[in-house]
Amino acid sequence: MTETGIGTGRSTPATLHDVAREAGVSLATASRSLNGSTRKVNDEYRQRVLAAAARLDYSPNLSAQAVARGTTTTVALLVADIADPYFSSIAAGVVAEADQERLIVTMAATERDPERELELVRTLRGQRPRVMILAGSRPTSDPTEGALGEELAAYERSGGRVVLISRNEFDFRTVIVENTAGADALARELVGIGYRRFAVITGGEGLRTAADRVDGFRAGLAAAGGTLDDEHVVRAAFTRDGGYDGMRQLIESGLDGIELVFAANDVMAVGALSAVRDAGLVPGTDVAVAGFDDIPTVRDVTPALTTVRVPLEELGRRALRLALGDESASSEGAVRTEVVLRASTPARIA
Amino acid sequence: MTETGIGTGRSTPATLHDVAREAGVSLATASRSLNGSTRKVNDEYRQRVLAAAARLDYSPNLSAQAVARGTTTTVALLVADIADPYFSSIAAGVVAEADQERLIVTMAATERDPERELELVRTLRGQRPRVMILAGSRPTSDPTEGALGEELAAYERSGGRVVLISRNEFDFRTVIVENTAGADALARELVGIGYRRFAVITGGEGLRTAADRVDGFRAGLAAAGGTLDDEHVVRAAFTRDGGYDGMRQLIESGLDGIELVFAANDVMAVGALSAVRDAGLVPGTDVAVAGFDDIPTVRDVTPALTTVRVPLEELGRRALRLALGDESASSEGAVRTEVVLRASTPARIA
DNA sequence: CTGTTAGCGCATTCAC
DNA sequence: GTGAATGCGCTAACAG
Repeated sequence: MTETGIGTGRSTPATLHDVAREAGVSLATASRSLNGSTRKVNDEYRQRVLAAAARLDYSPNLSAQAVARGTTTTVALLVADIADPYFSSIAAGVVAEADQERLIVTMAATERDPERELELVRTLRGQRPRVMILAGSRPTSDPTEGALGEELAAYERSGGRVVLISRNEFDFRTVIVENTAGADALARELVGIGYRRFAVITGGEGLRTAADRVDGFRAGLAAAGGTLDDEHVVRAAFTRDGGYDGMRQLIESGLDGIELVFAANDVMAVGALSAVRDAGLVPGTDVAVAGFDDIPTVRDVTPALTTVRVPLEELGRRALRLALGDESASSEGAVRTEVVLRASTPARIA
Repeated sequence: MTETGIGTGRSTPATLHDVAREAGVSLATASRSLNGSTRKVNDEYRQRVLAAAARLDYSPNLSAQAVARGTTTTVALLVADIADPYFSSIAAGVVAEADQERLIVTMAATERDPERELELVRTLRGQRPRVMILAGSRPTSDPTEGALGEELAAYERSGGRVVLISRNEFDFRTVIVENTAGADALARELVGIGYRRFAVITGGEGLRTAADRVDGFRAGLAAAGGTLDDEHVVRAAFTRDGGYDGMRQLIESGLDGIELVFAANDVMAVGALSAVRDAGLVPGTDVAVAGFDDIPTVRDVTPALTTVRVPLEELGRRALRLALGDESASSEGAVRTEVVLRASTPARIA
């Protein structure tokens, strides 16, 4: 078929120079035909160049373009854990939006390690990405926090745009999620359908997102008339297994009249559900469970999980739009959340 | 704090040139101190350069390095859907391994569209990635298949390495998963615990992975003595909703004595489980369900899902190692799978 | 060891 | 419109 005459052995990719020669035009003309702002080059030449490029299977070297132009088409995305549905949904949103803008996204995982996060930001900066999106909060008072802030600030000073998703440690553009208000609303609704005595499973010390959700939940309870004793707030890893462990702790200490356990996110809640079951109890009946996020799988667990819906993929899309200066994205305010009552919290006959 | 003296306004990132000047050495020396193969530069100078770099908050421009070196540190990863746990687990593996090798991974989603996949491969080639990993099979006889093959071949000719994960359309390095053998083993075990009449929910026409699994399942059944009528093989989208729909179809046509439904992957199986429940039946009791992959969530659904375990994250890691020429990765052969019997397929008293 | 110089692939000024 | 020349940030010979 279309052989380039280069033979079948190893070779180097065709360069713009090759294309120009093949088309019998200058480098500049080739460049303009292939990329330069439209309508500047004779259509005759243009066609010749296009044909030559196709014949040579030319693919523009993005790195070279970046160097010459002084700007890239890259978006860097930092998440805690790619396999976590919360983050993978966000990532899917970022990638989808980036694709529309013909941007390429590079992805890295911090594995919830603040030092690692800082390290990654430094590395990723080398790419000179147009945008840097960070999702997943870190402990509020981590020693490296200042350094991260400096690093991000420096990045912005050099023309980059950083966007945070649901974290409020710094003063950068942020896709704000109604964590507090959402949890508050959830608490009220739960009290409304008859629950009174609550427990909470939350993330590690100082995790902002978790803290906000717990605070909101507490506020809602206070307003509506539910009770949450301090000894019924257990800390655990912000993961499925953390949720499992947290629930097991609660159960081992006798449950103590607790009617409903609120886990600060869905993956934890799902783990909690399994812990209930493994303890020989019936989730929803013996103890109700609620989560936060509405990740895809919560529809398929049994009982289906009551949660606060967060449009995860939209978070990712919004983050990128915000970075790109889309006015509508910034004027939309916080991302709305919505309480979704399901079978894991059946109405209680008070 | 450490101000660079550049002021607070917008500025351009410090260049190696700046660092050299600041340190009072030549460009070459600066380059060598910061990157060049170790032990070549006077430690005195080296320190000066390092200090200057820190002071200027220097970050090497990866694009420029790529152009100068003629090689990048990029890995391109192509998956069907980032939010799908199957792919996000694989991605997590690729990213983890890449990180160890100090490689950066760029990610894109084909959304199961062959044309889109081809388009993405073309775009990604512009990055001159060292490696290109494609996961998620496409229909066996898609019109663009030839073009994709050509494109990938051209990429390899120019020095790149392509690795396929669990797809066997082409003749590139591949991380082979025991799809057929795994399903075969599953079928035998299922017959072994008393099941006889089966149904299957599989993916769209010609999806290789799905086809292999179904073939294997059929073979196992044939060998062990189970029955699978052709009208009990239903096709659906290779997604959670596809699984749901497939199961609903089966139920609507009366189930017809079917004791167990095998879904070609776990996300479908999970959807199927929900369909059973929504139809007012009890999964595991009224009809058993089994899947394939062992994605994280199947432990948390009820009943827990019987499946064939595939080390998803390891798939991703292996793919990268294979691309990088790791001998052990290529000599390990196909990735082993393992049948995991759980509550969704309780033993039947024959 | 260190500095000078010539590219790497491409965009873009500047003359023609 | 088109081409020649310059430069982007960096590496890698090449001489000292």
